[in-house]
Amino acid sequence: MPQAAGPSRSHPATLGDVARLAGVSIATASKALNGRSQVRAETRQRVIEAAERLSFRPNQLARGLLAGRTGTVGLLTSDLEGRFSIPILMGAEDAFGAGEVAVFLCDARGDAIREQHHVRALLGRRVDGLIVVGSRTDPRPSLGRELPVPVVYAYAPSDDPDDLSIVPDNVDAGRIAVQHLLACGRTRIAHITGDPGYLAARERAEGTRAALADAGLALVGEPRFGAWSEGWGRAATALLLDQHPEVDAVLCGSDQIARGVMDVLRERGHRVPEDVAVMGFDNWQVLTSASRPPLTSVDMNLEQVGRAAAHALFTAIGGARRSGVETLPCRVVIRGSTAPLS
Amino acid sequence: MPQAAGPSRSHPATLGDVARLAGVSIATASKALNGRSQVRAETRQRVIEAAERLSFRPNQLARGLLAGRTGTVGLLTSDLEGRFSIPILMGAEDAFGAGEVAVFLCDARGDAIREQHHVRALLGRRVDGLIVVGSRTDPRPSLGRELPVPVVYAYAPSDDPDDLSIVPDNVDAGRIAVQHLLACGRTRIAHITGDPGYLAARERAEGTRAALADAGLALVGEPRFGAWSEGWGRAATALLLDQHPEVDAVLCGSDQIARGVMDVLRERGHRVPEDVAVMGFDNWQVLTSASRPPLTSVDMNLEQVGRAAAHALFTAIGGARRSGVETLPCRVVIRGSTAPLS
DNA sequence: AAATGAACCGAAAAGGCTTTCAGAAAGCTA
DNA sequence: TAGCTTTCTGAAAGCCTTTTCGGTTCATTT
Repeated sequence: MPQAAGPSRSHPATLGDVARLAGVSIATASKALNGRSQVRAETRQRVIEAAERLSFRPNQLARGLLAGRTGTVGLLTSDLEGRFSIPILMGAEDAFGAGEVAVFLCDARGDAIREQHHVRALLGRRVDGLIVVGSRTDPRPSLGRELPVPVVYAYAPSDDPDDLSIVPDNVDAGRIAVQHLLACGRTRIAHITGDPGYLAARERAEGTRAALADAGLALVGEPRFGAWSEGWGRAATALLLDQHPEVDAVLCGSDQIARGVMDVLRERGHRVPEDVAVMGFDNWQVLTSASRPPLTSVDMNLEQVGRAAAHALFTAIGGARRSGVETLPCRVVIRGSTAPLS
Repeated sequence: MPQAAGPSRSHPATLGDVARLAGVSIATASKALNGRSQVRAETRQRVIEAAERLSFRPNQLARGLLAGRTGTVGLLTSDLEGRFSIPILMGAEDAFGAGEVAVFLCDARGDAIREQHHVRALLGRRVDGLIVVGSRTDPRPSLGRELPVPVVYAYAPSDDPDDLSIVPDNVDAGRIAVQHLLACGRTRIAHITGDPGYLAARERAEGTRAALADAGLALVGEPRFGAWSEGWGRAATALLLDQHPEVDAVLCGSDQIARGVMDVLRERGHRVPEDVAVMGFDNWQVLTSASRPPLTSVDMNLEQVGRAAAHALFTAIGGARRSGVETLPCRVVIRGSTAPLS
């Protein structure tokens, strides 16, 4: 017995196959499957059943060729390993995924040549738009204005103000962190943060200072810039305690730094949060929940950044182009490492 | 002055535009650009220059429609946040990226319905193949045999032995970990590991036991299953030290657990690695390098798993289908937390 | 019974590319 | 000069779908 024309035969079913099986023309089959109104209900049913039998799915290539839009977007990241790209990527996938859009993922590994190569490949595939995700918040070179499709930059803004960039508001992040510590009754606040070459470090410090100034206060000592590591957190804390034993809160530039800070505080006999409150940035689950006590941290709302970028791209594809850098607010996630002074 | 027909005009250039500008037919233009031999060198040059001027890139949709293959693959992950998907994804992107293949990324969020939806969408886009990436090593439901394109499962194997799965060898991982500890002269080795519901935990424990048996030894106590967390590492270590103070090495089921183990060891006055050696699994950079001392860990070679999966998919697209579960070896990355007994 | 209108259906073109095949041009031999 | 090969070039078909528009069928009206 010859095998019935099933889903697994060499070539997937085409609309022509469906039409033949249903005994109608290709045009009618198309209309039936697409809900056009010029088909008798009974005929439509026959076509639908035929399509079902052949597990027919319309070839999106052909459809895209005709329609001029493909329902695909390119997602260009520079740093997949980094923990910043992923939530953004998820947010974007989320925002698109509900509809009929598919995402091409490309990782340029921080290499401009490779990035250029990927852009060309994506344009060849006729993506409807591009999202460019950076791994740090410092501005990055624009892809240029000559691209035939809209581009949205996420996390790392473009250096061309004519492009649209969606980034978390790091200044505000520093501000709300301090406001939380102030609300806990802390007034002698130190700031230990990361590499001053990172805009994120400088902006968070700026927000910190501004919020303190608003309250008529100042930092305990200067902001201590260093590296984004636990080791730096430990070293800086040792110095801090020697110079300013009166400190009652440490705002850390990242969760990793905070982790190191807390370790040294505990070892030196300071209780967290009773004697010293500690906060971090990024709300990196694996660090915040494993530390003792769990770490209060500022969440940068990266998934929301991704969703916003995807949404902006959508509207840009629809024709409504925006430009400039748009910032999104962050939020404080309160855990055990901060509490009101008793 | 009217704007020259540049790259940024409304519709991207087509082969027809190039041909017209070069003063040849569409067919000749195609042959010239694709290196076919039936074109005079001078003509070819003219065409290439015209294509350059218009920044023409061949429409991959049209090309794919004609060729029957699109040069795209779908990457279906169940858990983007997880740190296992990403290296695999990078390895796959790497293996493909060199050539002309683009990757569609889909995250099913562990939802079978959503997964099915994504598979259908990908097939509609006529991907040439699929890679399915799991977030744990336990077998997962097969997508079925009726798919019109080859499928390779990575990290989490399919439950259908007729599918091809590429996974790290967790039994061997346990084995080489113990061999390293034995080489360091340790003989009183304990094993603190994660959730026994995870195959990875059971397999690593199995390899551990086997390697010890080969050396005529046994674990100190039973393997201690619990959770994949620092908290469990701390709790289990406290118990362990009470019951078996003679222990000279702790093999931990994950780097997180190891981190907790080391904290308690230090607090209880045991030196690492002089008194007790500590090892983890996964080689998760942020944990291994931040701990004191830096943590020796077993790297699961996930990027290699990704590359192997991509490579297998490639050959399967070429027609050479394999099946069964193929395991890849892991490797020990030695850092400060293990050293020979002095 | 003839005419009108509505409801359906199908032929054909379009979209951009590759490939085949036949024809044109040029170079060579006898 | 006629006949042959060699080298290029271009017309056209095909990939799969959607959409337009003209044609067919059938029920209804006069």
